[in-house]
Amino acid sequence: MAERKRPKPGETREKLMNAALTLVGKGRHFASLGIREVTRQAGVVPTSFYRHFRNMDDLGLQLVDELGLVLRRMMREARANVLQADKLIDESVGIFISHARNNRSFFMFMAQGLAGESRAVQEGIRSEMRYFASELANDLRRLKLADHLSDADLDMTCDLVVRSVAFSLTDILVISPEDEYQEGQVRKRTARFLQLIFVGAAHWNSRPE
Amino acid sequence: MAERKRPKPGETREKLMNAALTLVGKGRHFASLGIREVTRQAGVVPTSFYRHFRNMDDLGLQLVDELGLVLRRMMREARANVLQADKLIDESVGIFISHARNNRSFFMFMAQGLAGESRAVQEGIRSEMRYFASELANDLRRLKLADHLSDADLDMTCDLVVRSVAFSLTDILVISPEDEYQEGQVRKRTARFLQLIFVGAAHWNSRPE
DNA sequence: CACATTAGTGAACACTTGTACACATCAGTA
DNA sequence: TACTGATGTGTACAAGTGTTCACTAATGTG
Repeated sequence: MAERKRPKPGETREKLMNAALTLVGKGRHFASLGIREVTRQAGVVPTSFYRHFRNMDDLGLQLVDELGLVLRRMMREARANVLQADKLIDESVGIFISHARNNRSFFMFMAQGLAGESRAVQEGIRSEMRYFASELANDLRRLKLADHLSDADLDMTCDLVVRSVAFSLTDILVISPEDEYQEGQVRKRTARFLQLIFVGAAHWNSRPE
Repeated sequence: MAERKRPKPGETREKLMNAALTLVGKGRHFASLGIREVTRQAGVVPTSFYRHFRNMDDLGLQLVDELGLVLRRMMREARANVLQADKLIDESVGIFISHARNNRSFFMFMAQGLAGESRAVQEGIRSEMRYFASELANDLRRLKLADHLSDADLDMTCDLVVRSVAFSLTDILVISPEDEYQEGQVRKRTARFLQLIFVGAAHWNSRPE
């Protein structure tokens, strides 16, 4: 009687992960979420939590995995849409920001996790960033856009690029999602950061200290 | 009888702030700390908390203020010790990293707060960073090290520098404090990031697209 | 000295929390 | 068809939570 008709498998699991994301999206910090709170938000009884996760850290880890998918999707879109090399930066930043807007909670979770409580989540996110940076380096190599740089220097450059963009998250996520003016400002500033870095990269070997 | 001899004023306040920092230093996230937990760590009865702080956010805000002092002290030391322009980056990064080592909990709090739960703390830390960046810009102007850059471009450059260094916090704070090798790696990488940025700044106007 | 203020204490409150247990339902398989 | 494992539910409990209250001792000021 109190039993509703059986949901498809994994549905509750997803509900729980979405619930955690929703709470994060509302401004809560992941580290301060409790099991009961999440299950409440998911509309599920507390005990169900343990059917899918050991504890909150475990849930966090699985969120990192999903975050990886989101990032890969973004990368794919960027590769498909960034055609002319001269618009590379602006387009990429645009795609990043629109993804951050459309997956606000996910990116909030990412920003939080970088200095979060769970070492494992922290490492997971850092690892995603490393992967992202190495893919970026590959793309630039393929496009012959950085032929004068050694592999190590190109890696470093891409690392710095990814970090700068990631830091912009803290800019985007504090402004309200509707504030298009501020969003434009962040977009412009981020793009200029990247331009500055690439100018540096372009002259790197000619003045390597 | 249960009353110990009266401590000097503000002592408990300090004990509470230190207790929070200690817990953060042990790996806890500030957002997950509770009033009782902090008072317990401070060796003080829970009610005492309210004599000094409204709630945990309030304590966080006051920690930001202290963080500001730490940063200013660091800045002063950097200004006093960085003599030759050619060693500017390496020396500054060194000073930063040694401060991060000696005030680990403080800098952990800073890294956490950037994407923390309290909007006010977040804004406080961002404001400290802006101040830091503007002071850096002033120093560079004074040293005539960036004469070819417009004020806005110099500000942007310093902003990027400060962000990059701040991001390095997440590198330093995950490695154990005794691991000197890894610390050296972070130091080297951070320094190269800054070099790359300054090379970019040096060639900025000559290729501003 | 008298007195208001400040900064500490302990007891009590109504909730919330994580977790354990026993039980119910469904899906797939032998 | 009967069994089994996975996934859901409800109840229960001990421990921990934020906050209020009334009380006490030391401090600074008139």
